[in-house]
Amino acid sequence: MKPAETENGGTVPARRRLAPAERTPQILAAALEEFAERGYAGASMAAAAARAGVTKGLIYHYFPGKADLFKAVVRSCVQPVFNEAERLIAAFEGPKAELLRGLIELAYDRVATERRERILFKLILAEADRFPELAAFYNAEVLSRALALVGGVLRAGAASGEFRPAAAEAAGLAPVLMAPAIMASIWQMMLGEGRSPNLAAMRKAHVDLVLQGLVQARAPGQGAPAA
Amino acid sequence: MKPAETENGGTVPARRRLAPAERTPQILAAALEEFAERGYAGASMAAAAARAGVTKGLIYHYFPGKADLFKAVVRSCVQPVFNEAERLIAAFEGPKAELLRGLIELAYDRVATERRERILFKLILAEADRFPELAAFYNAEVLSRALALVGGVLRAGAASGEFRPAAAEAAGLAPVLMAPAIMASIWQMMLGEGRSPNLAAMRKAHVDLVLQGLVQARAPGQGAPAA
Amino acid sequence: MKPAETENGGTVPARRRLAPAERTPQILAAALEEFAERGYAGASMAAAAARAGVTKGLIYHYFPGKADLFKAVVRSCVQPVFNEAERLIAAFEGPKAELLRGLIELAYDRVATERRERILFKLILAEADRFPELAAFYNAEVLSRALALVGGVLRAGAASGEFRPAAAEAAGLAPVLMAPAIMASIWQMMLGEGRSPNLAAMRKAHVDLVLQGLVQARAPGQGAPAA
Amino acid sequence: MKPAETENGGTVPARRRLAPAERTPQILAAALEEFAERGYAGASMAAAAARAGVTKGLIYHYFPGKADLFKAVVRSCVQPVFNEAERLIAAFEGPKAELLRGLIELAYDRVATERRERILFKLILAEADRFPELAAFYNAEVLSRALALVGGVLRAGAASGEFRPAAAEAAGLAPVLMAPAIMASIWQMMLGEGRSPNLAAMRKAHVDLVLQGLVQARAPGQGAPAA
DNA sequence: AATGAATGAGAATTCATTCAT
DNA sequence: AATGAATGAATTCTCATTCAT
Repeated sequence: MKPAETENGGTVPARRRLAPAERTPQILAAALEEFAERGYAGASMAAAAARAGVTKGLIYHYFPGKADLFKAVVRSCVQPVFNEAERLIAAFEGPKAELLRGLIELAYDRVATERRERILFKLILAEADRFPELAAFYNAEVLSRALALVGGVLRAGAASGEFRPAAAEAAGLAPVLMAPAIMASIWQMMLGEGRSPNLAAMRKAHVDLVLQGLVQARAPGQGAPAA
Repeated sequence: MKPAETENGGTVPARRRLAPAERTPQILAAALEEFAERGYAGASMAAAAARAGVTKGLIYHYFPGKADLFKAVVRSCVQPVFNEAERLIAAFEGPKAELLRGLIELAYDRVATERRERILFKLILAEADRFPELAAFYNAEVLSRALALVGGVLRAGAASGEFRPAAAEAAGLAPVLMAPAIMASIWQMMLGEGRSPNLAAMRKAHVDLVLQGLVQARAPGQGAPAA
Repeated sequence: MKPAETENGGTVPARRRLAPAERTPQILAAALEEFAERGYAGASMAAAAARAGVTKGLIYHYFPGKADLFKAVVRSCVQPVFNEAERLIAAFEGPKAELLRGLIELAYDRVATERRERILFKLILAEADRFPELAAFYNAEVLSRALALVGGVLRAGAASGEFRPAAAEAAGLAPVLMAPAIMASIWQMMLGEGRSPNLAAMRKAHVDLVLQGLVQARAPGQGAPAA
Repeated sequence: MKPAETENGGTVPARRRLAPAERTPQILAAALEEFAERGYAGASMAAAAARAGVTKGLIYHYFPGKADLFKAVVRSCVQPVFNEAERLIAAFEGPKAELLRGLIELAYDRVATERRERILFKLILAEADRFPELAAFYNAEVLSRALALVGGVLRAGAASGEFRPAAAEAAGLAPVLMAPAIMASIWQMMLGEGRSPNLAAMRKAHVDLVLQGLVQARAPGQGAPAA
């Protein structure tokens, strides 16, 4: 029953001793799956342990309790994602409109592919009441950073004359620009890929609207470039 | 043994026997509060009963189980909300741009005031996996109707030459237009009024962006009206 | 498996619905046994439930938790015992020396017969740190009352000239008089009947010592009455 | 991986390798604290280890298990105490009444100062059921020796004519004489210093009672010596 | 219609103990 | 000698659900 031979003759991996540096991400990944599927209250420590291929006891060896595990999961998931995004943006050079379009398209692409992030966002939203620290964390580490980035692009574009001057003033513009991509993600989660508003169509319309609405009409006919 | 005559001769108010037509909404309202505060898995039937001032047993007298109660709560809550919005829109006459602006502003106003709807949305989102019917229901009763309305306005505006022709074609435009108002609502839930992106600023920037991006530039100087 | 027929053809009592007035003492009695045998920390709610022939859940229906159950057990056990003792003493008439002897002998007799009280005392002692309220309760409801009674007898005896005047003054005399009987009880618990100091011998020596030490030597040769 | 060289070149003190002769008392002392505070069942090996500044694993290196650790603790604590007491008594010379008074006062003094012994006694009492060997140990190593000592003094006093002849016969007298001091200790534990019967008063009354009750009335008026 | 006694299947968490390192 | 990763069983407590009253 322990390292026991299974029917296929294979050997069960047999709970090996592992360095914490290996075990920790293993547990975090398993816990993410569990939380994502069942929500915080619905998730069970036993199930998370089983997913990780360890026992409940070991989870408590690594994390003081369910709440801490949850926070650790969120942190471990959000941070690298965002760091990456920030790096990409910092490296960009070229016209601001192009950058803005690039950002929007990047957001939609992530939504289309990264199931993890969608789920995480849902979790944070759903549990924000019970974990105010989580909401604060999201605000500081995700939303504020994103708004700052977009806001910076807007101001830069306004300063260079590319965007209408209003772009720089409107404090509310950055969240308005980001919102459709996030909503696209949420609808995908709620309704599934088939039933939610079409991702590609939204992306195209979004880029189109934004560039039309922001870019200074220097000369007539300067349309928005196709996506 | 409990109700009836106490020693002092007074009558204990005691949970009155009530007609189902009175009891049901009482229970549903209490259950909404409970689900909203704790989520589906976190909610307890006993707590919902206590909020309603009845006992667990009675809830099972009215609803077969927790899942059914949840569905009933959601259904009972969504319907009236949308009917109202639809009526307002149908009655509108005037330029399409004005109508569109009115719709956007209406959405933001609802967000600012209607706690119920925010909660509902969060619940459906969080539990969509476990209650696919609920998501479908939301899609049919809320999202699709909203998209159809906005889409209609867009097509009408394009047909009348008020909006750029692209407005009519882009299937993705309607959701893009609605998204910021919904996200504003979500942020409010997650972060609280103080920390989330400013509602009024978003509304103004949103209207501004949309009108700038959509309205056909017939003559120079036709800017977006202030909110 | 529910009201199921056992092999002997008998019917398992099948958990009947009982009035709280019947169930409560049932549970308290079972819990007393469990706590007595295992101590507070060692006792298990499941075991207590099993002893009572009910499920864990029901215990939580009646008591909020382990600590509350424990307190309820102690309270339910100590109160009636002491009331009884107090009544007996109040009714006594005759020479104080006789009363004192009677009290001492009563104490030893209780020790010999009342397993409950021994256990209770041990429990309170062992858990006094964790349940200060329990210690306070013991102090108020048991020790103080007992000391007051004995002290009253001593003062009365001193006033009537039966006892040496010192008897009335010494605040410490009452506890000294009571202590041997209590210790006899404790030793019985710890060591079992066979190995602990002989109860009858202690009783005799105790009475002898006390009467010799207290009674005013009116005339030479007035020895202590035999036990 | 942990001890050795840190970046600053300093050496982390790190749990030194210690000779068993040094480690053992360290662990025993820590375990005593833990058992004293939490009782046997409530005590945790991990906590005991932490108190000793070592890890669980090491405790199992020194003791086979929790029960053995407990016994070792008790033994290590009781033995020296008692040896000391025995030595003191053996060295005494003078009138038996004086010796008896000295013993009684010694007992009360210990009670006032030695927290350890009180706790130990409580532990043995509380766990006697689960560790019959412990009770046997207490009986052999503590109670019997104490009774023998006191009994010896009583017989010697009776033989010399100092005490009433009954003192030598009564097998129950020795425990009766010891009991109040022990109870004083117990009450102190249960109720705290402030609320329990006054120690000094008990001591005085105890000595007074015993000497009055035991010492042969050679001539009328021979009162008890003051404490 | 309404109560609340009773159940049973988990839930999180703790902990003595083992053992690879 | 010493650590701490890992286990597994037990423990307290919760809760949806049933049903006698």
